[in-house]
Amino acid sequence: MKEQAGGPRDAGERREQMLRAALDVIVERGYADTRIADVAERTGTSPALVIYYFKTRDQLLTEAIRHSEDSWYAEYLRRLEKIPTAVGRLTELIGMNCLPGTDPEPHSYWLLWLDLWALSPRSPGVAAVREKSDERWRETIRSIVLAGQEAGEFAPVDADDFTITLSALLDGLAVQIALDDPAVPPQRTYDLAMRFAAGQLGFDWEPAPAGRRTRKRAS
Amino acid sequence: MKEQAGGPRDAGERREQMLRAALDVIVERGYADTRIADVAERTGTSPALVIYYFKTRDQLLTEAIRHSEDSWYAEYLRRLEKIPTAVGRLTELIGMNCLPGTDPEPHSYWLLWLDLWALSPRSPGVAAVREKSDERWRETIRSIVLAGQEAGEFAPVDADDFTITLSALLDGLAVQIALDDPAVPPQRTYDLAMRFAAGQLGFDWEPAPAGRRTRKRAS
Amino acid sequence: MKEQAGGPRDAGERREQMLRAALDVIVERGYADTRIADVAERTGTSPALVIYYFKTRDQLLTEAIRHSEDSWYAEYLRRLEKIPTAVGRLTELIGMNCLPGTDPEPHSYWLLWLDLWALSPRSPGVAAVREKSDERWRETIRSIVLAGQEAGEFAPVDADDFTITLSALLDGLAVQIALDDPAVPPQRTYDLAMRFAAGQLGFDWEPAPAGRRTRKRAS
Amino acid sequence: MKEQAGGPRDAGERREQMLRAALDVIVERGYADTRIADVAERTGTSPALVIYYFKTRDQLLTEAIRHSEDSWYAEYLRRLEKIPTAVGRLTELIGMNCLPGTDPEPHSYWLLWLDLWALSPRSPGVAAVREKSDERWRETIRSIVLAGQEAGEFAPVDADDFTITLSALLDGLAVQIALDDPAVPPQRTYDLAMRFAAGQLGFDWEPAPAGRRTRKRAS
DNA sequence: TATGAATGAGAGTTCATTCAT
DNA sequence: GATGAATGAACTCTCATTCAT
Repeated sequence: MKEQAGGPRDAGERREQMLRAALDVIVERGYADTRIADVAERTGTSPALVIYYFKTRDQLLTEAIRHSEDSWYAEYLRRLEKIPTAVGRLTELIGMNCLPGTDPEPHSYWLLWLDLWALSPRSPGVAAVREKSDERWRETIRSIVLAGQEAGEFAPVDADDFTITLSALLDGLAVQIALDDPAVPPQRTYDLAMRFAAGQLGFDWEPAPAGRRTRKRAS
Repeated sequence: MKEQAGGPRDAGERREQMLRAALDVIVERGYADTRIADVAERTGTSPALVIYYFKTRDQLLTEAIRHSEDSWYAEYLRRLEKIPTAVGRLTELIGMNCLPGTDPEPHSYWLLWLDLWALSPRSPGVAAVREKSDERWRETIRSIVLAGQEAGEFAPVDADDFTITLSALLDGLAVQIALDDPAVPPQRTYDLAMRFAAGQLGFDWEPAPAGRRTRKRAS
Repeated sequence: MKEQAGGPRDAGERREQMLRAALDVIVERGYADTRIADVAERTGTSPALVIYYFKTRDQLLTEAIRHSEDSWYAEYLRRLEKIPTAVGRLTELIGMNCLPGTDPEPHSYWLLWLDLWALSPRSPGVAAVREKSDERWRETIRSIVLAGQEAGEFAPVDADDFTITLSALLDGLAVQIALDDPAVPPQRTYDLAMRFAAGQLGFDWEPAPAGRRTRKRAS
Repeated sequence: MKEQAGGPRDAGERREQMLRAALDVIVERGYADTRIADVAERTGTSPALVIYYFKTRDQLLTEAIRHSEDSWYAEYLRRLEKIPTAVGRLTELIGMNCLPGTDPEPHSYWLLWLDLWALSPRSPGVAAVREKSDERWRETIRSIVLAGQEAGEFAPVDADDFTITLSALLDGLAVQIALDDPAVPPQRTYDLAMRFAAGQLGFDWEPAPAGRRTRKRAS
């Protein structure tokens, strides 16, 4: 009847709450410097309880990363499915990766990925998440390309080559986004990725004039 | 008078030796798991001596990274300056980034970069190294492009756009190289980067037929 | 009305079940490493319930030990009372201590005693169990001796001295049994104890020829 | 020049000091309840230093036990070698095991052994110490017996049987000594062991009259 | 009776760093 | 310059026990 101040008494909620807290801390302090005590503090509980739910620090953090990836990808699909044209879907995809306006923001999202990459070589669990996610991404791009080609929106380039190239390009631009490189602001990454895609696939695209650039426009 | 077997008596040498050792450990175990004791062990000395030379762990590791970057870039320039054409230089640059045959190997080199990226947001020292190095890279590419355009080897595309796009693409492909992604082997990253460059700058390039691909051939 | 599959509904049974489980764990992992969670797991319940029944870990374990001692001694008496001669009873007593074929096996039983001894100096509860049990034992032996002397089966040695010596000897041999000392296998402990008893009390006894040694034979 | 208050600066001494401290704590609180912090406190240092010398708690404790056994056995030999007759040596051996007057006292010594026995089944390190020590003991007894038989001091009983029986008897009596069993005080254990030995080996021995019993007499 | 959730109080280790020599 | 000894400050994880339901 009454909701106690202490937080959720429900196991599922508690887990979620902890996963989210863990993710926030990872983004803020980096994986290596994320302590169980941080997560406990943010959820208003004790380190022992965190361990009670996740057994080890590694499991907690790996699961947090997996959880984040999965929910982001779900959000991703939700947006794409409303868009009828392949050009629109590809534009949205690039926009989500580069421009502010998604939750979590690309900046935070990619910050997490920097950790993911750095962790992968030594953590099989993390590596698995990355591999799966990477594959999922590429498949998403490839299917947009194939659909666009079928619909006559795109030129008949090699879909695999394009896919790998575009996703590598987005990864590379993501580094600049995550690190706030002043030489390559988000809008620029968006424009360059779009120019590349438009050039390769042969669809029309013009950068929005400065001062008018918003996310809405992009889609 | 007598040269002891144990190692360098010269302070500069000692530092170098430690920096190299630190770098090896970082590549093997990752920055976060690199301990002063590891470096001491590899140099056959004591942790106390390592601290004596570098004052703190962070300074040691940051300096190691800086040192690595600098010497790699120097090796880089050494190779480029022998090559007369812009096409040749760009090809060499891409080759060094993607294909085996350099010391250190791109695989190791990029593994270090993954750590660098992940560290940058929270370590000003590391961030500075990265920023400087990134800028240096872009300047290198841009100057090749401008020289090539002047010499008529390259089409008159926007040099800045091309530079940022190519370096992002190389960064993105580097992730696959560092993580040994089976879907994107080194040769493939090289081919895709070359195809992109050739396409944009309008020079001729054909992927070497399978079985004949070597680093020498590439240049 | 309906008997659930999960376990006993009766409080007494639950306690018994837990005591037995606790005992098994003590024998397997040793007293110090026996956790409430182990006992809970083996009884298919929760640690909280175990505490509910026994209040503290110490009480549970002490009671388990006492329970084991009591039921073993009961089994002991049950066997002895069927045996008419003092020689027979003493032989059975030594056999039960040394040779396989009782439940629990001497090996396990003595393993528990090693813990009991080690615990006694610091745990009054355990010490009490041990003291009582020790006394009970000696009384048992002494009464066999006295009966045997009265019946003319045994020589008129000092019953107290013999009792203490034999029970010490059995304890010492028990260490070898519990620890599986290859130099002193169970049959050997039995033979030595029997030889000692026969020698002191002056009754006839010959070790069974090798290959024919069984528990039944022994008595 | 000046000896600091903090304790030994010498590595070997520190180790010894810690081993002795560890042993004291084991005897006082039992192996299971001996914490690194206890040893650190008694040596006036920090837990970290204890780990610095012994790597793990288990290594510290196992080594402490081994160290104790070895030095006790050495003291043992030192005493025996001065005694010309086999009877004298056997008497001394039994005396050392049963009667006060040795350092450490039998009471403490056997307390340690209770832990050793209880630990053996689950700790290979401890088991090894016990096995070696047990063997050493038996060998000692056996050689006394053989020498005594050769010299005509002892009856020609089976040396192996006697050895195993006597050492088991001493172990069993040791339990009473360690646990301060009021029914079996040290002098009684001594008398019973001596009576057994004298009876089996056929040498003269009479218990000292009460009130005159001292260790000196015994030898 | 039964339990899942929660926690406090450690325990053992690790490790960068200091310091006397 | 070089090092072994020493430590403080964390950090992860364990576990008996409590409590609300």
